[in-house]
Amino acid sequence: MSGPAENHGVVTTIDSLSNFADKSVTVRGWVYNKRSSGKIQFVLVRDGSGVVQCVVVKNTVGPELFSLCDLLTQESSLIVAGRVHKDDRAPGGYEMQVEDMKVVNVAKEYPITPKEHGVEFLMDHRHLWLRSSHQHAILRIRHQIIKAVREFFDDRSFTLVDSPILTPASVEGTSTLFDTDYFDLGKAYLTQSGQLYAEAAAMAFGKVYCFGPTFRAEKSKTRRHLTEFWMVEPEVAWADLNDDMDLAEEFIEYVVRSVLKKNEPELKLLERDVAKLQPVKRPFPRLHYDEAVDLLKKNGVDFQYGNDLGGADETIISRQYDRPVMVHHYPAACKAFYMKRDPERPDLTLSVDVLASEGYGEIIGGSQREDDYDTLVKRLEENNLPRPPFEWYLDLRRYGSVPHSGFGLGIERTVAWICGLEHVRETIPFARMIYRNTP
RNA sequence: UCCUCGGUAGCUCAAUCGGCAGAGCAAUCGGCUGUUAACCGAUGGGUUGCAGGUUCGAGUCCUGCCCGAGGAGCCA
Repeated sequence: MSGPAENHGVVTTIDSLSNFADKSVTVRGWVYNKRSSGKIQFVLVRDGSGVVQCVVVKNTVGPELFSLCDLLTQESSLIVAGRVHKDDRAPGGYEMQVEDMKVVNVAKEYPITPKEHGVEFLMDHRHLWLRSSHQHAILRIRHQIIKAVREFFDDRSFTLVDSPILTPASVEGTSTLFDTDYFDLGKAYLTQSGQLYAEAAAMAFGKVYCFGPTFRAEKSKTRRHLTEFWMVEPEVAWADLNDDMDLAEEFIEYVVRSVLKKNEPELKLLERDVAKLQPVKRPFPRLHYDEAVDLLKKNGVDFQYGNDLGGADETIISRQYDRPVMVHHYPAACKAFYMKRDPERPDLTLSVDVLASEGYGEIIGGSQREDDYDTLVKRLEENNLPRPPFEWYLDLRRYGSVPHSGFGLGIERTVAWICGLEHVRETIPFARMIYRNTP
C-alpha cells in the first residue's frame, strides 16, 4: 500500500511506538473513535496491535489535511504519519502528532457504537464485533491458551496425531450427532471426540494428543454449550488414572501460568481478578465421588448417590477451593462404555472430571480406558452399540493391549474461565449454537 | 424438548388505569486548540416481531405463531 509513509520514517505497528519516541513513523489502521474541537482533532486509531491517539492541529497541518479528518467516520481505514510523542494525557502514554494522512476507505455508518448493545445484536454483527477491545483481548488470550496447550505437549514428547472429523459412527453412542451424506457409503457423522483414534495413535507413538473441532447436535441451550467447539485430547500408553490426574493438573497449571505471564494487558482490560488465578498451582484437590457426595450433602443438597453431578452441584464443589478440583471415580452408570471400572468397586469408573474454580464447572473429562478385550466387548453389548464400527477399536485390545489413559479439555470453557466470562459464545471467533449458525 | 423472561427509531431503553409514539447514543448540520464512551445547539428518523380478536380507541387486554435471552436435561 502506498501512502504518506515514504516521507515519514518506517511503517510500524502501534504496540511498538514506544521505540520511536520523537521520531516520525507511519501507522496503518482504522478509526476507533474521534473527538474534535474547532481547531484540533483527536483520532483514535487501532491497527490490531493496539490503539493510539493521533492529534491533528489545524495550525500545524494546514486547512486541507485538517478538513480531511472531517471525512473520518468510525472504522474508516487510513494511513497516518506523524511524530511519536510521549504524553501522559494520551491513552496508552504515547500519541502521534499527525504530519500526513491518507484516507483509504470512508466507512459507512458503523453499526457498533461506543455505547451499549444487546447480545443478539452483537452476535449478529460478530464479524465486526471482533474489532472491539474486549473481543480482541479475549481472542488474544484464546490464542495464547492454544499456543500454551501445544507447547506443553510438544515439550513433553507428545506427538500430534489428529483424528478425523468425518466418522462412520458415534464415539460414545449416546450423543446426538450431525450427519451428512457420504457418497455410496451412507451417512457420515461429524465427530464428537477424537479419543478412540487417539487411543490407536497412543499404541503407535506412546504419548499423543489430537486437537481439533468437535460437534454435538444436542439441543443444549446454556452459557456453557456450543454445537461446534475445540477440544484437545491427550492419550498416554501405560498411564493409569493417577498418572492421568498428574498430567491434567500439570497441564492446567502450565496453561494458566502462561496466560498470566503473557496476557497481563488483556486480563487487565477484561478486568479479570487475577488474584483468583494466582493460586492455580499443583497439587489440585482430589475428591473421590463418595467424598463429593458427602460434601454436597453437608451443604444441604438432596443428592441421590449414583447420579451424575449437575451444574449446580459442580458449582458448590468448586466454590470450596481456590483452584480447580478433580473429582474421580464417577459411577459407571453416568459414564461412557470405554472407561475402565475400578477393580475393587465395579460400580465405579476410573474416571476424572476437572472442575474449574469460581463455579465455572467441568473443563476436563478423562479416564483410564478399558484395555481388556472381553470386558470391552461386554460393555459394547451393554450399551447396545453395533459391533462392526468398533472392530478396529477392539483390535487395539487384540494386539498388544496395555493400560492407557487420557482426557479431553474444552478450549472454550477454559477461555471463559481464564477470562472470567459469563458465556462461552465470546470465546470462539464465530460461535455455532443451537439457534445461530451465522455469520 | 420443558420452564421463566423478553421483542417499541440504526442501537440501548421509557411510555402511569387502555387515551397525541418519547429520551440518550448514532446519523446530518453548526460551534469549540487537549479531548478521554468529550461537550453545547439544531435537524431528520416509527408497519411498536407477525396474524387475528375485544374496544369509541390497543405498544398496553385476549388467542395463535415467529424470533431471542436465561435456566433444566445432556455434555467439554
